[in-house]
Amino acid sequence: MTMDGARGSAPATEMLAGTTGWLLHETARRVVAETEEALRGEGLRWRDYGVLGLLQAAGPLSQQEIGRRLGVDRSTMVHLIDALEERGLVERARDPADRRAYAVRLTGAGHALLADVLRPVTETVHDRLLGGLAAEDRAHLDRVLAHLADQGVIG
Amino acid sequence: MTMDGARGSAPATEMLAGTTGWLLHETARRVVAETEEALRGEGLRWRDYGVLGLLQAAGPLSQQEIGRRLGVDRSTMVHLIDALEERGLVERARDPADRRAYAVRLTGAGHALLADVLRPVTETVHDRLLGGLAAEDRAHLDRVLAHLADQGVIG
DNA sequence: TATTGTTATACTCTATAACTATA
DNA sequence: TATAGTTATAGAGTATAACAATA
Repeated sequence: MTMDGARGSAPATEMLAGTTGWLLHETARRVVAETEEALRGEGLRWRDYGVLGLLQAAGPLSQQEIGRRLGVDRSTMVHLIDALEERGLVERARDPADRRAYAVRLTGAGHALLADVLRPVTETVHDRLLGGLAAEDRAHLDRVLAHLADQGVIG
Repeated sequence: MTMDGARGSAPATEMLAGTTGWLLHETARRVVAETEEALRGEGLRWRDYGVLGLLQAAGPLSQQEIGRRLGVDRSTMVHLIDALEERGLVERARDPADRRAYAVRLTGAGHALLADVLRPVTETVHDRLLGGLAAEDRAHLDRVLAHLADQGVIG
């Protein structure tokens, strides 16, 4: 499984730039950049997409819990949710079980935006960047990443 | 209109949070965070590691070329290279072919830091986060990511 | 006493634009 | 005229710390 065609003398697997983490990060950076470019007209950033996608996947969550899963401080979450609420994409309801916390949830408009805009845009970008993979390679990539998520690598 | 049954019952692969880009980004974010945590004592960030690893992989490059490959503006590169040069990890030499540009290259100390610190730390973090994968799955992941890099998905 | 959300503030990061020296 | 590097500056993004309401 030696990689050849390397620049310079060392094989690519020997180089830091060939490590899994490096490749993961650079690939993800490209996906994020192109997704944000495609969403620029909507005035949405990757982080907004993250909040909406998380709420769709997990159901209503407190601001702090959203921040914990996305790696964002609770003080930063305030502005993020403010903006999404002003646009009518999410709403704050007090959590009856703990009245200090909100249960932030998607509105109908939030669900519609995900289905009608974010998902198509995401698919287009994915196809452009990952279209060069064989179908079974792409499926395997998804399976491996999902497995890592199930294992808690994504928290 | 939108008939979303996403709440609660949809399989994970149907949800935005299950898309390839999302999983790539969250996985990479975790790897970056843990690598930076492990390198905190060295006073190095992921970006520094990126510059050093790139120079190791590609040989001497101009500041602008480093920035282009890492997605960083040339004005930002100045401070980044300044800091690495002050630490003796890289050095600026004028490119004889174009005396406007530098040929930034690793010093001996830079090579040593990569070999003695950055690579072991990277391997430890990778093993902790990706150790739950079957060996063939991890190899396949590397192969798929490297293929994307070869295709120019990573610029 | 601890925790959620909030606010004010300060800090970090980054890009933009103007300048220099080379091309 | 165009480009690599530099500099100053402004803007975005973020976290830290203190405060209010609730646990």
